[in-house]
Amino acid sequence: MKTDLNENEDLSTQIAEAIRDAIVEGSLIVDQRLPSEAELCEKFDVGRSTVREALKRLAAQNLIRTQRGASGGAFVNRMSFEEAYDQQITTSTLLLSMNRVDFETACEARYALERSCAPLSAQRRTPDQLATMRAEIHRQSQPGLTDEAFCASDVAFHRALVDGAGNPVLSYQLAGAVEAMQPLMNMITYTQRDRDRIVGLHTRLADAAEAQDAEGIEDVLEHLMRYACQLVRERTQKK
Amino acid sequence: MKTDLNENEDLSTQIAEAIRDAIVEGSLIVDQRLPSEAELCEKFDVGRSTVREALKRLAAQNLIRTQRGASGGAFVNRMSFEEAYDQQITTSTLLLSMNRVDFETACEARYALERSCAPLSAQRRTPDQLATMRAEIHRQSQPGLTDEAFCASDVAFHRALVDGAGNPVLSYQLAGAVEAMQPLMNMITYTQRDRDRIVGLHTRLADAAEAQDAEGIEDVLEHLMRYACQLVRERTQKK
DNA sequence: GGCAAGTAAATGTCTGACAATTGGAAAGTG
DNA sequence: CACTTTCCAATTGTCAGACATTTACTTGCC
Repeated sequence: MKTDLNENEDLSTQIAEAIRDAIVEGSLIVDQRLPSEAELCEKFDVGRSTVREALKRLAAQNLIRTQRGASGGAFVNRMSFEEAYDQQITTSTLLLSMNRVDFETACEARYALERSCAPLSAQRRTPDQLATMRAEIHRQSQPGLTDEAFCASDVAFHRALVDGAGNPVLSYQLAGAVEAMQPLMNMITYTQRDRDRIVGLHTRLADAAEAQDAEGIEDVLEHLMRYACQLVRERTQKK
Repeated sequence: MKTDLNENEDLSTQIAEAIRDAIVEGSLIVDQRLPSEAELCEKFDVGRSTVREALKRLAAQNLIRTQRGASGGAFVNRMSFEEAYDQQITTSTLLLSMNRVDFETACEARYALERSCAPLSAQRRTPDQLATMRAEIHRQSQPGLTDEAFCASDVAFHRALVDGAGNPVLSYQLAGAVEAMQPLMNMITYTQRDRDRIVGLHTRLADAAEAQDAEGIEDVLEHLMRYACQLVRERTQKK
């Protein structure tokens, strides 16, 4: 680990980078204990608060975790899919909302990405995942559902489709993308007619998945994307 | 912004979460100045070091940036594609390397994702992007190239293909996925024969993109994935 | 052997101090 | 008035020391 700091960046930034590099590069391995704060102070020749700020930076990125007490300290954290997933959602959500990404661009990206799981999902989807899809369709058809609940069910439905690919890496990437677009989708107000149409498309999706028809899945996904874009275009023109 | 802290988590964690929620939820908008550290101390009724650790956590996630001096302070940061991209690469890379994700799973996910840009790239790729692809192919054919340089060129090539879709959101997601798998790909030692084969497939990819042949792109991508998996299978069996 | 108290190590938090940076106000100058 | 220089105040960056809290381990007693 590099211990010489000279640039004009913050000390805590430089220290955090040095430790992060050591983790990424592999010289600090999972569950290994970092030197104690006092030792790091000596090693980098800085005060304790500076070291602590560096460690908090790393903790915020899920790179380390800390334990108090004797034989406590900072440990290299095994990045879990759950943690990575949460991080990606926060990042992607802010990226979209802060950069005025227009709905069509986001929608296009989302469905392009989701489409990538079609062949695998058609091949591998389990009865369990099919059941989840059917259950969400049923929920979406219930009258009196709030728009928010409808969108949440929509996400759950698509997530089941994505998980059908049976590839955790793909699920992680896609679920992040789908979830991040949720705030954008939430802006839409769905009429009963819109919902009926969407439920119909979802049913066709589930049917295609059940029949292991990859092309059918891709086909319906494209319809869904076009319909969502059309809805937004209509609504924004009215205003 | 919530200012009451009672749970048994770290104070700095709770404060960071409160501020993060305010940003995500939109009650703190881009470029808005947060209260000064002293004001935050009063608001949350904690010491300055605690507030600073919370702010460092947020800075590590690119949620805020800080400026020194009069009229300085912490400001809500506009998440840039560049920052989000770097973050995703670090996260995904560690996720893969720390969880013993086997090569085939990662490879399958990567090519499934990349495939999603095929129709758009076929339609929209610019002459510029085609030129980049050809240039990288040329570089890959040069003798005496290190494995590392070969892989780097491989990434640049695929990135040009992805950017061809002309959708920044898609580029962000896909480029992150492609780059994160790079360390796994780097473990392979490529023989001259391997390289010739890959260069051949890349040439077919560029040809298909030039001819705006989406199915051709998807077809070659699948070949590439199978070839990479086969290579890894061979190499690991030998050992 | 088992339980209780004590101890040491480590992180979490607070306080006060000073350094460094920066924008703007005040003062001086032509 | 316009311009420059000087000074000041606000703010973050860093340090040192103290105490609180948590936790594993040791020690001593029964």
